[in-house]
Amino acid sequence: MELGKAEDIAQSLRQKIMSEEIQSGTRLNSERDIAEEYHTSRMTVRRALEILEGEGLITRHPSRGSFVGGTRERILVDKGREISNAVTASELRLSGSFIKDMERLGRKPQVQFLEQPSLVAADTQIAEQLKIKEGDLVFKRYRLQIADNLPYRLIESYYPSDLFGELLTINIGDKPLFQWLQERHKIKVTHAKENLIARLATPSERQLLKISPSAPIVAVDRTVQTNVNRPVEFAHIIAVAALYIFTYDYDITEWNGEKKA
Amino acid sequence: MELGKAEDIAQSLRQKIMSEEIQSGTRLNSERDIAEEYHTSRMTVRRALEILEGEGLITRHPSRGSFVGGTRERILVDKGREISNAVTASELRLSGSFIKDMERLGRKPQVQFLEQPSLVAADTQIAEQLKIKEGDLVFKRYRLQIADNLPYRLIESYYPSDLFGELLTINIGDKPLFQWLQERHKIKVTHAKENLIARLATPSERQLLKISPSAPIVAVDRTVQTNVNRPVEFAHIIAVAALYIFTYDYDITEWNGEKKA
DNA sequence: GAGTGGTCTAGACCACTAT
DNA sequence: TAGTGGTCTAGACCACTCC
Repeated sequence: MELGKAEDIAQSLRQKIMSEEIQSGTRLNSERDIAEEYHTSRMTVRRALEILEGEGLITRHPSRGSFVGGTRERILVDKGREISNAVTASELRLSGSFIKDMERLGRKPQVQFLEQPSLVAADTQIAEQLKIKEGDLVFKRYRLQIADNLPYRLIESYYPSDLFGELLTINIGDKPLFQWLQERHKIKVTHAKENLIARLATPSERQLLKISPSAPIVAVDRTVQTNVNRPVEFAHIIAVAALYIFTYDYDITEWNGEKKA
Repeated sequence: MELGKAEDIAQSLRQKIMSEEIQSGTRLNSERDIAEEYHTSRMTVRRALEILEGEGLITRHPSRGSFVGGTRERILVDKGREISNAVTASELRLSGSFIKDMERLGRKPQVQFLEQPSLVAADTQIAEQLKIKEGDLVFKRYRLQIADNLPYRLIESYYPSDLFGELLTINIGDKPLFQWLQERHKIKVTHAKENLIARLATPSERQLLKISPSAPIVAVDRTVQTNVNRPVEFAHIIAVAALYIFTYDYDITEWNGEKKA
């Protein structure tokens, strides 16, 4: 018992899943049954299942059971250049296209506004990112994106009010936000910068995304730049890690990491 | 008790940590003491501490205790363009510069080869990524990168043997691998593609990286392309999520996600 | 109403660290 | 040797789903 009982059970189940002895979509035996099968207590089995869930091999649902396979495929989110032959949801960089992308993937998308979009005063971080003064008004959207009744991610986004304030009163439908920006203000988005970290979710994130305490999330801070050298969006995104693959394609212009300090 | 006792305790401790009532670096009371303090069982306290650990607010050490604050700062890993005013470890895209970058950050770097570098037969995935035939020989390196005695990441990397095979017998020191490639074979690396997912670690990963079962990792698959339209590296990287921030900067050339199917 | 996962309890033994 | 976190046990109650 090198690694502990929970680990042993996880390994045993992992092998059965990998070898497709237990097929994808199948329900596992109940925690109580597995405990009996392995002559151990239920808490230990739960530990094993938590491990497999964290690895993305199984999904667990209260009152229903544990099932082999992720709830669904991870979504590809690509950045920068084209990516050819993959099912691609290029939506992370394209405000407003979550719905379209999900429909293209055959899912039932849904967007839930957790707050009424409104004008709020910029705090220190938002002011710094949007290059405005603290306290300046910004247009805020706070929403939850869902597909097939499964929460995918939380997006808290801020936009300069002089450019976007009128969105309080007009409705652009599902037209991409930045397409509207160009048509309305002749400003083009040119590039984006993202900082990405992975961690476990906080309680409020867990609650909104309906994930278990041991499920990791990916937190992305994004700023979007324009051809007039002015940021037009700062967004804080919390994505359910198990549902995403992030794809990046970037140029290498130098191999020498040295920089002037 | 809306969210459960463990959540309540985590919230209580979280607040004390955030408000600096408990200062960074301080040891928390023992799990048994906290259990008594909150009139609960030790398992519930452990659940609370697991939550805080996953969020990166505390660190736990067997036989020693739980301490406020992450082990160290997250490292910035940037991609693509320059990023100006940040402490930047641009090393992920630069084979061979982990040591230099860590030294620049004032850390004590160390690289541990888990296997002797060798020529192995390419499996299906490697062959596909490097655009060679299955069974062709590839140069394999499998190593663990450590800083200040703390494992940072595992790298399993493969290179075409016709270009890199001679590295079995010669030693290029700490010269970046791709700089050597250009000098030796006049081949320049031009861009890289990365797929990134976050999940919990598998047992073997946990063991090598010395992290707890609930600690998330970031798995990156990377292929490096060259000016002769030929991939020269395929790497599978497992990074301890708590130690990294990934930074990407990319152009937006279109806002329309539509593509020909 | 039977069965499920989510949570909690009050113990226990272990390997390891610090003194 | 006393104290720590890591692991495990054998129960328990709850809210919920499915039949």
